[in-house]
Amino acid sequence: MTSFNHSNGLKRQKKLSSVVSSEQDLLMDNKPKRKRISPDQFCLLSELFEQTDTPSHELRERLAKKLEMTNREVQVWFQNRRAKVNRTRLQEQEHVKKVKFNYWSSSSSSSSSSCSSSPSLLPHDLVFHPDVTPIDILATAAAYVQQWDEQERKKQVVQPKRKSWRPWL
Amino acid sequence: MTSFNHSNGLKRQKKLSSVVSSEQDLLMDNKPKRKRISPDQFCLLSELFEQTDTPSHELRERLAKKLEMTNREVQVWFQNRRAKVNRTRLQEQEHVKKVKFNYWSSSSSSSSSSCSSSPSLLPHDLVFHPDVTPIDILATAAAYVQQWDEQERKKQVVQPKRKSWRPWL
DNA sequence: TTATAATATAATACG
DNA sequence: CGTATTATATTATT
Repeated sequence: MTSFNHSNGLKRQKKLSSVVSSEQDLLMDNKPKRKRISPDQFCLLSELFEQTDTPSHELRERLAKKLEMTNREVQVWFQNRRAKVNRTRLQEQEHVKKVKFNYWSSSSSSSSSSCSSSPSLLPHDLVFHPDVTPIDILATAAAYVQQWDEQERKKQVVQPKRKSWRPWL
Repeated sequence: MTSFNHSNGLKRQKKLSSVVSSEQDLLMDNKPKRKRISPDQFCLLSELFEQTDTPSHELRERLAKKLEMTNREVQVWFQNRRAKVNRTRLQEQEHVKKVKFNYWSSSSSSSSSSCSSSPSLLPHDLVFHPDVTPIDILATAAAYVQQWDEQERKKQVVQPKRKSWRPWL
């Protein structure tokens, strides 16, 4: 049971000091506390996130200026948001897999050595499991569609200088 | 305090290869996820980093073998470490500058055009600011010393064939 | 407790 | 190689 502190000297301790603030602010790492974004900021960030989950530096700058945030803060927000999306997506995938395993099974492994005699893209060797329900099928299909959609969107949105999708000014 | 169980769920998908393993392998993207170095590896890497932040290819090879890591992994580790050091140094420099500007001011701009008539190395034209405190002076001095120390260390350790600082074999 | 802002680090891409 | 950025992991605050 090897326990190991990977974070080297993180110094964000709680320091409820008094209101006195002089040059001490410059010297001691006085808590920046934790900042919570406002609903307005959240809205704009979310809207942008729907367009692209990895905004360019310039776009981040503009957004930061609009929201009165640091560029870094915007960046962190997007990072955390992406992480969240990935997390939930993985969860859904696992769920899908579980459903799939529960209700479908392959009747025969396709022989990979033979040069595909039938180039069918659909898995014909799947057999229907008696316990599957319509809602399960729909859930599986929906998950796949979402997955595909995200991949496609990520591919095509590579910051291709698209004309401003939103009239910032 | 902040401990970390290193044997966490690394998504090591063990190949409990049952009889059925066909399409699911194609669908679940088994990414190697991310590898975290062990404390032992961290220790050795850090020790070496103190000697030289840019180990030669050969040295990297040996270290990699010792640590059971890829040469590439060791290389990346050193790159990231160097980046971190540089980042920290820049931050400290900025901080030092800030403090300096806040508490010291030059009484007269030294005429850079004149060939130094007095070769004094100390800035005599600095005036003491009334708000400066001993701790501020110490902080500034410490930052400068550290800065200088790092630069010196980096200069003198240029892979000068020093006798093996560690008996690798 | 959960949600999330912030930090740390392994890895990747570009010049 | 250095720099910037991303994904992942973890910490800490609310």
